[in-house]
Amino acid sequence: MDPDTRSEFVESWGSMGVMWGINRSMARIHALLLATREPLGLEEITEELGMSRGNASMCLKDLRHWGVVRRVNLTGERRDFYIAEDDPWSMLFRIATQRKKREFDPAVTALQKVLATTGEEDDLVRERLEDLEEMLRAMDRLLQRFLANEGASRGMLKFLSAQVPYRSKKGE
Amino acid sequence: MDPDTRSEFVESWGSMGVMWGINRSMARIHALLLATREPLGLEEITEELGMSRGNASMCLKDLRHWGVVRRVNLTGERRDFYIAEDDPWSMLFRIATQRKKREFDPAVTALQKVLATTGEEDDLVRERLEDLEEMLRAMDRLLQRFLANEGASRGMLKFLSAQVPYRSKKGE
DNA sequence: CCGTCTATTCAGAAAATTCTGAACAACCAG
DNA sequence: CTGGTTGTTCAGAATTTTCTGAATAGACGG
Repeated sequence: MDPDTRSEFVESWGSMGVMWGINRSMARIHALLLATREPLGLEEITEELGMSRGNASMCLKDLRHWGVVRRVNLTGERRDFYIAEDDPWSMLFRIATQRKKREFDPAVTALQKVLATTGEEDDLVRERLEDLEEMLRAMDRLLQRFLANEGASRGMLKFLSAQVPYRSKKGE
Repeated sequence: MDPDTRSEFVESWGSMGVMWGINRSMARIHALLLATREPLGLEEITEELGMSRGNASMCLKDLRHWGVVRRVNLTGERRDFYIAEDDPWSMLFRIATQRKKREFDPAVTALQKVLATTGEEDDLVRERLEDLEEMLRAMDRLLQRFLANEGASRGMLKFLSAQVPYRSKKGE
């Protein structure tokens, strides 16, 4: 892959990272590893992306924690090297699972707690909050099912995507 | 609803807002409107939440743009008043639709562009990127279907949530 | 033990995001 | 037109997030 194309990919993946709740530096490192066959050391990464050793080190720690990057030892090399996990599906599941636990579940719990301590005096407001809770509960169940069985979910997604030829993304 | 409970809800909804890509002030205003039967004016909102008129005005503008808050005119009142849309499902669809368009679609396009300009020289990397693109395309189709027919999707979510009694959120 | 090489940490710097409040605009009544 | 009321905007302040680089720690060979 030529350097310009690679760096274009690195930057666009960096922007998308935000959508996954991953910051720009982390996503750029991830992209670089995805686009590189050989394991890379800290040195190569900082040089290629123009970031500090400290930042790269912390990002790699987080990326490993998310389970999307792996540290490998090269024989004859004292340094650590890193490669991207190459199954994007498993990456998606890991990230979705962790974000659900960290962000979604606590919010549902908070809403349920509020409902538990809310009286019956205001029907309109109570109904609104109950509808909200019902929706979050539905999403929760969907996520649970989806995340509980990676193989099945993967198949379902592939099936859906295969059904109709891919068209431009105007379907809103 | 008593003031403490309400403010607890306002704050927890504020935290959750981040997950939807909505900032804290916006989510707090939204929560306050959700938890209030009567339409509120700018004045009441700024006073209750302790924020500036300017910020509240901008947040309300954005909330209306997201389609989750509506401006109403009260007879005999010169000021503008605001109420929350009370269908959370439609709120979910509006937000999901807009975020897909704003964040997801451009990233997919960028990846496709990179693939289009990438040669065949590196099989491993090319295959990684193709897998990634396949996954994003699958998600794209799923989102298109889900967002294309609000009624059907709503029914599906409700069905899933009704199937099994709700248990604690430990299913990871 | 020392010197070298590398990874990690974290206080403070830099950057990005969010918020404020004063200025302005729009409207209305008198 | 004037004075009063309310909504909006936006430059800069405040806050939050991210990044840097120097300090530190660990590991290894000699």
